[in-house]
Amino acid sequence: MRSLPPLNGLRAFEAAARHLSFARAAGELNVTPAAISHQIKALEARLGTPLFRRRNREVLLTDAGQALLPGVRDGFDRLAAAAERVQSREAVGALNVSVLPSLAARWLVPRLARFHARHPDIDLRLSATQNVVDFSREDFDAAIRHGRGTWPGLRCDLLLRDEFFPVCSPSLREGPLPLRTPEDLRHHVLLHDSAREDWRLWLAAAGIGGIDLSRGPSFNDGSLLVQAVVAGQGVAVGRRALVAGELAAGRLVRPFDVVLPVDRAYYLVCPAAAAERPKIAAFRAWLMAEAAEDEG
Amino acid sequence: MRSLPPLNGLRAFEAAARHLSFARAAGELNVTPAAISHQIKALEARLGTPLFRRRNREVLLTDAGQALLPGVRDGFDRLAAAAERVQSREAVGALNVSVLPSLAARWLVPRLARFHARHPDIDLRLSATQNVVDFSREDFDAAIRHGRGTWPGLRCDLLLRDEFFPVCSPSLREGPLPLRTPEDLRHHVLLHDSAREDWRLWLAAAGIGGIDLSRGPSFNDGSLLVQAVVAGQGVAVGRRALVAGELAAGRLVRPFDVVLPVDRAYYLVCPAAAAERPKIAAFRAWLMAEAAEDEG
DNA sequence: GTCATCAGATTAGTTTTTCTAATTCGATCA
DNA sequence: TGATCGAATTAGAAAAACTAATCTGATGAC
Repeated sequence: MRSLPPLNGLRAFEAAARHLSFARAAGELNVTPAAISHQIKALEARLGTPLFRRRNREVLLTDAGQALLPGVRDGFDRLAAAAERVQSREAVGALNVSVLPSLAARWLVPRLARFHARHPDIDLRLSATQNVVDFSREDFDAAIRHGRGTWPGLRCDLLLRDEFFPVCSPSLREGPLPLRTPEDLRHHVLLHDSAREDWRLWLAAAGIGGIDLSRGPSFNDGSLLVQAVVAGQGVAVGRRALVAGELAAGRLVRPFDVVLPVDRAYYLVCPAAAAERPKIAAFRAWLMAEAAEDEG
Repeated sequence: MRSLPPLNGLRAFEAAARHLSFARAAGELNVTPAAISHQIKALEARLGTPLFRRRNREVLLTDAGQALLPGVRDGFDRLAAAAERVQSREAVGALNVSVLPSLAARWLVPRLARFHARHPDIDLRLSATQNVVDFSREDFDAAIRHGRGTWPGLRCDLLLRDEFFPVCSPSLREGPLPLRTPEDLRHHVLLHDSAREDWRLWLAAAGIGGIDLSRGPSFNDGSLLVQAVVAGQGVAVGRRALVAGELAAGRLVRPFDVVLPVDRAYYLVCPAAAAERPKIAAFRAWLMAEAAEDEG
């Protein structure tokens, strides 16, 4: 266990030694010359030897001051460099991001190659989990969350607006029991999310009644649900972000136009204090661009 | 102008990182764990990134903390080493001492070879001047002063008690006008110090009157006075310390036994805070030993 | 020589920072 | 299940740092 001298005294000493003037040192540190005088006096008392010769219109370093200065400078340089390194940690190395598994599988992972092409030095590490990360307890740099963008202490950037609409495979729509109107849903298997609320909400928005909502399997993961729909196992209410890719590829179609808007959305979040770290800023910029392209 | 992170926060961080425990870090720094928690939180806010992962019964360093630690350690090591170097500056190098010219010439300089033999690494630099040095304004480590040993803020060690008695050359005493009793002084030249008080005081102590004190030259430097006496130019009231060497060598003799005691003495003084610096302590120890030998 | 000026010291009082005490929280362990 | 442990949090207390005002002593202009 090392015994350190008074650190703020050393800072005052270093500035005064550099300027050979208490007044200029005070200017640099945004305090009054009296404060510098106090600090240096205390440091001298602690070290047991004068560090400055006080002449009338100038101060000079004593031998002891001369001896102290290089080491102090050196020490401060290293502290500043270490802090600097951490503060704007170079835009390289690991970037830990927590993502909802459904969005990861359906939206983010397919785009990762593009991110890597753009930022080959950033080693993006995705953790796909339903848990809401606590940045103060877990070592994550950022997360993609679904919600209203009202998380205190976090910087939240809207990525993808959300909306729901029914989707099914083309073969289902054009098959022996075609889907032309919502009433046709009676003849089809309804696939649900784990809350089994999606169909009820959409049917209410569409103004349709008399459909039995108790039928059909449910999936605890949005990605699995989409997979089931693509496989032609039924009709589901899809989240735009999760089905956009399959719609574009023609593996899914929208049998009806009615859309259920929701006030929740996907947000990129990170601790407010860390928002401008280069790696995080780079990831955010890329993500926002991808999302804009996706929605536009 | 470098921008330093909060230094006390870094100190708390370093201790906590070393112990991987806020509580133990608090113990080391003699504060409560809450103080450590505060400091580190502030540092994290400043650096814009968490440094610790708070688990339930332990804290772990984040990547950022891992990255910060070595540099901080390194910086502190250098600061501590620099302070350490100055604090107990090695017993080598320059030692600046201010001495009264008379004592320097008659007492100290003849002994310097012995000091150098004992402490070859200490480069003793004597400044012989009548000025009373102000340690806060001049770069002196120590001084030998004549007085009562009551200088505030200074460590004072009694070196040589002082007393006055007449001295003359052997040839003068044994010459055509011998010096047997104080009355014989009438036939001799009296040599004075610059205050011209020495003879008056001694004659009063000896209970002698009727001697003309206006006669004879005066010297502003005790050493010159002794030189004049050795040269047989008259009789002087000598300071014990300044004539002891000449007496021992037989170049001076004491015609009378009466001694005028004085309450002043020679003291070694230095700033109280610097009293135990190795170089100064070494010089003091040697000086005290020489003085004891001289008096004993 | 006298006076204004300058840089720092000093003192006392204020502000800011830092710390503590008390309580809470969440997880582990008996 | 309850006890315990380590850290977080809060409000308030203690300590450190700072400021404002004044003083000092040398310098340089006039």
